[in-house]
Amino acid sequence: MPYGDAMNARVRSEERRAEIVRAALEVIAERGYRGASLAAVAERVGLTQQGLLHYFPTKEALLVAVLKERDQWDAVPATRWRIDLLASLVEYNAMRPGIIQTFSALLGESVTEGHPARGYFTDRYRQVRESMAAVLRTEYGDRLPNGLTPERTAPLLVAVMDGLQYQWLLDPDAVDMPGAFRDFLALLGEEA
Amino acid sequence: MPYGDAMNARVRSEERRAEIVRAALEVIAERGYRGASLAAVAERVGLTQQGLLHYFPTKEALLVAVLKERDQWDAVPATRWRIDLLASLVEYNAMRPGIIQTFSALLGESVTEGHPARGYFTDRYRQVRESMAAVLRTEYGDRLPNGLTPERTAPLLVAVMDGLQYQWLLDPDAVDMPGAFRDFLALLGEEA
DNA sequence: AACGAAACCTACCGCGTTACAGGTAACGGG
DNA sequence: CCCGTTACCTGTAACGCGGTAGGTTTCGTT
Repeated sequence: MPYGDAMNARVRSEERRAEIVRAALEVIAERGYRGASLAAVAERVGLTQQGLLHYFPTKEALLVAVLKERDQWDAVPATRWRIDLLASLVEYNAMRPGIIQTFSALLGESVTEGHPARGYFTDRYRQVRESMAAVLRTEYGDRLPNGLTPERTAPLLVAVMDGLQYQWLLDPDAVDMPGAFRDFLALLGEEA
Repeated sequence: MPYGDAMNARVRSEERRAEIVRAALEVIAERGYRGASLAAVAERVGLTQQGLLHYFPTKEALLVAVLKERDQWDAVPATRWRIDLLASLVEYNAMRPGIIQTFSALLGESVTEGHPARGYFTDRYRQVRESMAAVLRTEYGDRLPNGLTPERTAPLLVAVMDGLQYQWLLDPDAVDMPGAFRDFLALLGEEA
């Protein structure tokens, strides 16, 4: 079983799948998961709905692929984050409304009964809180204002990021997301 | 035009409408607005879908009624809020997951294109930010930590409330929503 | 050149959705 | 007692949805 050109087909298939996932991200941003139709995603990559089902046998399978992509996306810098990089991330996000909108819509839907992304988000947030607590500890040690521990502060940090995103998506001109986030970080920088 | 019993019919009708709105709140909490079918709402109040349309001519009209109810709901204490009442509100919310879930799901959906609740939330958040800024000013004056102004702090306050709600809805056991919110308030209480 | 698999497409099914049309029974006011 | 309004219901139109079945073309391998 030679590899040489057998890979070509595989690579092309993988590229097509990635293309589809990208389109799905867009459509979900515009309509949410429930509102996103396979046909709309398919059209965006020049396929019929049934053609799309050749790559992802069900709508849920496509969603799983979307979520997996997301994991991969920020798994890279997850190794060692620092507070200032976090601020940069928010700034970066402010230039990519699409991605934010996708996952804000998804997060909102996920609190709904029987939503296929619910488990994903539950796990993810638990993980993110832990990760943020670690970041806070390496940055500030246990010397956070008001006797707060990193573990108790982490949910706040995450909440601020998410909450600001919603306000910003609804009214970008009224909310300076990166600025507000820096304000919050400054609040944590204060010595008790 | 005598009022006496003419009111009876009107009252009964109004009660029915309120009943329907209540059912709609539930169904939206469970499935979101897009996922909520008129038939499901109707069934919950013992009507057919067409019977429901007698009270609300379109699905969107029903949503508008739901949002109006919400406005009325917290318009009462909006006259004069204080920080400690805010903490109590969060505590109260923690005992009513249903309502929170309804509006968290709705907020998530609303960032989506052409969602009928988008305008509502945009206006509302602008208003809430103003209101919160006023609360912060009466509580702390302009003496917030780190030279923050009430206007710059308000978005953070709102973001924390919303963000905590999502984390809490996804994993109630892992997140102490009222406690975390108090932590945040304590952060603001620190003198610069 | 032949073959087998991958990459699509057409056709179709069954269901759920909002909304419209029109009918009917109850009920309250004159 | 009549009559108009209110409060529903049945029937149905029109459409979009996810998913299945099965065929056909394309293409790399042998």
